[in-house]
Amino acid sequence: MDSKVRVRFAPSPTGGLHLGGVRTVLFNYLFAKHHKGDFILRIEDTDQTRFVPGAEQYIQDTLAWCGLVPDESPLHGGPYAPYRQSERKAMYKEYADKLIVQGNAYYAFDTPEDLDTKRKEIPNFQYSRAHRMEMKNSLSLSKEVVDDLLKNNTPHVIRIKVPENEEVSLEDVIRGHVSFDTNMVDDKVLLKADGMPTYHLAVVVDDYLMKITHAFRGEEWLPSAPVHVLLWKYLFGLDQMPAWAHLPLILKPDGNGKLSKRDGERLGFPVFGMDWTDPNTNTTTIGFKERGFLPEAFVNLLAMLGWNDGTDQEIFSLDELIEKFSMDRVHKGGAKFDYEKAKWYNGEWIKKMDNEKLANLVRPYFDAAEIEIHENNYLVKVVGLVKERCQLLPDFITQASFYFQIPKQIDIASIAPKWDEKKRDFFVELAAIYTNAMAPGVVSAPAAELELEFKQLASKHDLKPGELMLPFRIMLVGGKFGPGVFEIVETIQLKDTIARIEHSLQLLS
RNA sequence: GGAGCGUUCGUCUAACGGUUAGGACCUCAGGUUUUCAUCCUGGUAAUACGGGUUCGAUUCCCGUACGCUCUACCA
Repeated sequence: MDSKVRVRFAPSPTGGLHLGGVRTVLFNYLFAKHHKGDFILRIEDTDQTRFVPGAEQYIQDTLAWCGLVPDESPLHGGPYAPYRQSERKAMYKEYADKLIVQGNAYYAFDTPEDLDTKRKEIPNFQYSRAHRMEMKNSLSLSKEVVDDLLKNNTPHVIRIKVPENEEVSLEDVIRGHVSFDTNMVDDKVLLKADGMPTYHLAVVVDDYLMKITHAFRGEEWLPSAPVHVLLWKYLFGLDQMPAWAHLPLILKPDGNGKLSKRDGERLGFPVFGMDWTDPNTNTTTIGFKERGFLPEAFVNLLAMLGWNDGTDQEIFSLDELIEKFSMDRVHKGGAKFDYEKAKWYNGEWIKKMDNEKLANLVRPYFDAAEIEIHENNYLVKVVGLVKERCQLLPDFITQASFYFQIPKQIDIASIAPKWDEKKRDFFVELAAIYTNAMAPGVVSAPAAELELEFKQLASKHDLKPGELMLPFRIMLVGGKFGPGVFEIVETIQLKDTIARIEHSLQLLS
């Protein structure tokens, strides 16, 4: 009775995978893994005009980055292969024919132009019981004419014949009972003139063939759900139909409407999981990965867009999500995407992450900025020192580059106004003390010691430490930021400290 | 236009019909940090509207408003 849970994500390979898509994957994945079931990736590439090379690979890469690896997919294979609908083309015809024989579908010979003019002619035109008899199809034409048309290979489609005066309904896991009046549903095309199925036929046939037990998808599919329910009823029986859940949409942060790639560009945040380069235009759209998000954070923040576990907890690992996820705690309403909160999640995950792991992730950013890292241990240490002030991975460049090189920019303007000979003397002597301190085997000193020494020297010069700290900080890091001054000295060591003091002294003269 | 779905602080959200309507992000004010960030304390801020049902509605029902999605031989 209770067969193994099997869910699928079925994108069409037309471009980058956007936030909403990744979240749909995530909810599918969490549900499947929570129930110890299978997560299947199926590529819906039945529209040959929209096929984009590389998009399928991109989808797999994005899922891999997120850690949401399918159990079955075009890449991994599986017992229900092939997982690309274009490669399953022959299967769909059989079911379309079955519907024809049953009388639940019919041939339609209208050309796209016919339909166009009809739509212009009649306001609110629907290819349905209201107008189907005015069209060119096997319902309105005589059998002889139809046979003839078919024999001559006249281009045609197969449409579902939606019944009259019926109520079609489904129990949505998130929304409860949803029902439709069949008089308002139109006769959707099932099989296109090129022999490919449309989504409507393909989704039903494949979900059946692949033994899908739960079908989750975006809310935008709800209006076409009655067609799918009808198809299930005609082809396989309602008792075979998977449970449905229509996920709420992710909305743009400002105003209303579904979040789009354009919104990200307009507002300056990523929308795709990873960088996507459109092979036609050769333009790249930035992804969360490249913007410096951790996959853990990305998954976490996506999960919280429309779901919560009923407690105040907001930080969840993937394993925790798997353990706690349930589809009936998913919200009905759409969620506006908040980039500020997204960054907060990432900051939390950066703070949580092991320094060594973090260093490995940060390293490429330093390489790209051409900041040389001689020793990995040193990087690990520095990452631990500054990570609480970073929200995105590239923040480590601005927050930590001074640990590796003399700051390129030094905010002399913040020192100069209150600079005088007394202070100069102080720093000259400080540098001298550090120089003397250096000896074979002695390259640095503990922060506490350095601080004490600094304060003693200040009082000797009759200066308050307070008016010396900021100049010192700026000499070392270039600006008003960073960890404690003496911790920095301890880390970058005496030699570099001296060099930076002397460098700034020059700039100030 | 039609159909379907939705509506709690600015945002994400909690509240098996009974809470001073809770938390988080943002923001503001303090404190810690002789910088910045972290961290801590506190503040501002919400049940779209109107009717019911009920001793009692954020919660259930109806209507209105508003919003969204769909309305392709796209998914």
